[in-house]
Amino acid sequence: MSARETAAADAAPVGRVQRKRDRRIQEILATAAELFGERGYDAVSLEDVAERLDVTKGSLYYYFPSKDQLGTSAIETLGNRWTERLEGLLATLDGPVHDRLRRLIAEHIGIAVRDYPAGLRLFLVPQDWPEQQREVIKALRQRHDRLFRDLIDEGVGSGSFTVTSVDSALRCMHASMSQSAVWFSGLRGERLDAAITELTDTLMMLVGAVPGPGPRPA
Amino acid sequence: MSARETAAADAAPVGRVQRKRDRRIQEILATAAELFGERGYDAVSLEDVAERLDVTKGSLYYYFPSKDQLGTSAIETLGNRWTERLEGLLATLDGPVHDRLRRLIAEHIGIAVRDYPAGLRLFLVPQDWPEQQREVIKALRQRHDRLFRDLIDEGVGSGSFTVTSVDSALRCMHASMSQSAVWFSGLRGERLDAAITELTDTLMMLVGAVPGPGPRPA
Amino acid sequence: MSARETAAADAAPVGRVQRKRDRRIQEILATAAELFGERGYDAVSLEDVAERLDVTKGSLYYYFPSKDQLGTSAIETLGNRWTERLEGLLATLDGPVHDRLRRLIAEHIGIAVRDYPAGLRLFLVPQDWPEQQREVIKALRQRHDRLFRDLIDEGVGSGSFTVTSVDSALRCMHASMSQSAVWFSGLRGERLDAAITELTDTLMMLVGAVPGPGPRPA
Amino acid sequence: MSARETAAADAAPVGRVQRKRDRRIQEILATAAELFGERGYDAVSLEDVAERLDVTKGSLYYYFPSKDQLGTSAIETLGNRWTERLEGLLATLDGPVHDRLRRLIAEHIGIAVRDYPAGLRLFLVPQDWPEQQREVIKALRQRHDRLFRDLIDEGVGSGSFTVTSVDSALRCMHASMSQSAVWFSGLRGERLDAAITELTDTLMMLVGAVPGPGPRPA
DNA sequence: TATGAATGAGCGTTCATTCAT
DNA sequence: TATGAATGAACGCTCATTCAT
Repeated sequence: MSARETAAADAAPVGRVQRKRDRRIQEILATAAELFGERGYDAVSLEDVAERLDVTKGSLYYYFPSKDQLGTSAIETLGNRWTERLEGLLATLDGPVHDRLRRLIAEHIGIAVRDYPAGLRLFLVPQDWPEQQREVIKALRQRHDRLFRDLIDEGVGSGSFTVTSVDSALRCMHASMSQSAVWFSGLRGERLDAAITELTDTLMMLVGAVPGPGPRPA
Repeated sequence: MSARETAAADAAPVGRVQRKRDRRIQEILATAAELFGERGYDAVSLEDVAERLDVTKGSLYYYFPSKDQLGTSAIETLGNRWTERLEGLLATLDGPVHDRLRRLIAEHIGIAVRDYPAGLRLFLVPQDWPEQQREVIKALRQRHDRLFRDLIDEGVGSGSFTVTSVDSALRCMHASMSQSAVWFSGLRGERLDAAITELTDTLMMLVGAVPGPGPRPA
Repeated sequence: MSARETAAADAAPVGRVQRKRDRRIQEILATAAELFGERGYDAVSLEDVAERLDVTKGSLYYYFPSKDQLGTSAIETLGNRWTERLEGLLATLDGPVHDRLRRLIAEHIGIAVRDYPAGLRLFLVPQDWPEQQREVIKALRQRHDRLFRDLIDEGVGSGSFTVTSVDSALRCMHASMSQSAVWFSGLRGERLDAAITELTDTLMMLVGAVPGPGPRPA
Repeated sequence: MSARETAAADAAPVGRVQRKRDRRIQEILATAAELFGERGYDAVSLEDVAERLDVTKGSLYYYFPSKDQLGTSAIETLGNRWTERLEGLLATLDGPVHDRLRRLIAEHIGIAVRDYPAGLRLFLVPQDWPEQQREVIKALRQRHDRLFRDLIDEGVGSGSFTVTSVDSALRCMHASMSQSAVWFSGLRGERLDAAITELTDTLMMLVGAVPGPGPRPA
């Protein structure tokens, strides 16, 4: 290895090998999250995960020390990607807080239904998960929660929103959004878009944005 | 079995025997529902159920042909009792539809948190259940759903409620109520009452009952 | 169950069922001890034990909660029986301490070679065993050790024996006796008897009982 | 491979390469012997060996065709070194056979405890090893055995020693010496020296060297 | 009716071994 | 030479299910 390569390695120690390994890990994680989402943690065996990846069970242990760890990592990865997308969206938005919240909700549901139909139940029933995972999930949820909470706080502060309690509203919002993929799992195209809009409008009511007879903000 | 015994069986005794059997079944069902609710279907073994009943595993098979059947029956029983309580309540109510819906929601949450803290997850993740059970659960939900739907329809019809869509509002309501036992599992007494009231008020917003500055109906 | 039977049960709570279970447990224990002795704890799988018993692996778990527990129990049972036999022998002996020690050693070797060819290595390499078992084995050894130690102490006190140190002598004695089954595993009948006598005589030298030119005590 | 390379290989380079390979093999052997000694053959994985050598598992297969072979070679190397040290010692000794045997025993124990605390169990339980290995170990033991046997034969011939049987005495001696590292594993410094002396004296009794009241030879 | 016993399939995990690079 | 990856058989263990009594 030349001095230059060494320097490069020190700066970014991910060599070709490491990158390949990382890619493989992401593959496994994606597959695992998919399956856990479909059937729940307990109901998925490592055999199942391995089979969908077309490798043998034992191979998974080359990348993860246990099923629990695989589960934790899967949910963590998925949760982070999800939150990052929402954060990215928010960064591009301005305008009335009402509009921004609508976009955030709609985007969240869209991701849930379109991109991570699996992911929902990962968040939904934390009792299913071993202790250690619960912590990870909790942290994930908090980060995720903050995006919505900040907007609602802002809206309430500016008088745009009316709520019984911010916590209550947030909880109901999340409970509903978490179920959305189940509700809409059969829909595609315009039907799905309409369903998402409808659900979004309904959820906006939780912050007092009653759909008036006049034109609603798009 | 002699003719006499048969006759006896046909007359009273069978009734007695049958009643005893039914009672036993109900005991088992209650215990099973309890355990499934506490830990989830997969995490409960028949050994667990048998132990809490102080019988042996094998005995359960005298009453139920499989774990799945036991699970289905447990959820069915629990769901029916639950719905019956709500139906009973509704029968005693009159007054504005707004008030009646509030009472129904509050009662539902109360049952969920206080009486069947278990029951929630039985409803929540139907994918966990084998095909056959899913049907039972679906029917159960529909009957349950109707109570709420009828009230909302009435309110919308009379102009008391405003909704984006009845279906949407119902779904969000149920999603939230289903989670309530998880949210409030740590609360007792007045704290719990307050939490239930708050959640109820929040859910009423889904039908356009924005909490005004004036006194809200109790 | 009649009152009488109940009373009997209270006094000696081992019913027919319990006795049968105990007998089965003893069978399993004997087989397990045999196998562990033959190949060592690690090298024996539960499948092996089950196969020799002509049952399936899972059945063993009806009687023992883990392989470790099975191992511990096996060694404990075997060790106790062994020690009891030696204690029984000692109780019938009198005469010079020299003669009693000879008999004890010879009997110990005889049991090792003839009755528990397996048992030796159970005592020999305690590192093979999980922590918990080590304690059990240690206690077992101490009880066993005492039989020999008391005799040697007596002999040293009365001037019959000469030792560098009682501990040293005991250790060497046990190390040698533990190996005897390996050494003599191929021998039968008179050849075996002769071998045992020879080894016994050699071990007696550890307490200063040098074989003289004259007749040795039988 | 070109003729030139072949030639080169035949001449010096191969020597260098071969020597390097041999050195590597010795490293591996030493590490393996260490680990096998610490935890026992079964409890050590090739992963463990590789890790301590800071190479990958697969690399070991470049030097050894199987774990069994590695085990056999490890024990062989260790046994040879051990015997050579004893042979070396014997070559420097003269004087009474009694003194020479004492030195040999003490040295053997010293090596066992101080230098190869590992080695003991390698010799102790030959049943653990596959057939092929047993042969190697047997040969090793015989060479090793001879050192002691020759001395005892000499002593018996000259009347210095009295034994029931040379074989018996040898066996007991080895059984005890094999266990010494277990017995003394916690000791250091003077305490250890004293323990070795004591054990040596005790073992000398197996050849009739009863510790007298007078000064014993150091 | 109920029990104690047994079964057999499956699970998470380990590990010696193989192999393309 | 050495590595990273993968394999497959085995292991300890769990559990729904069966069955003789």
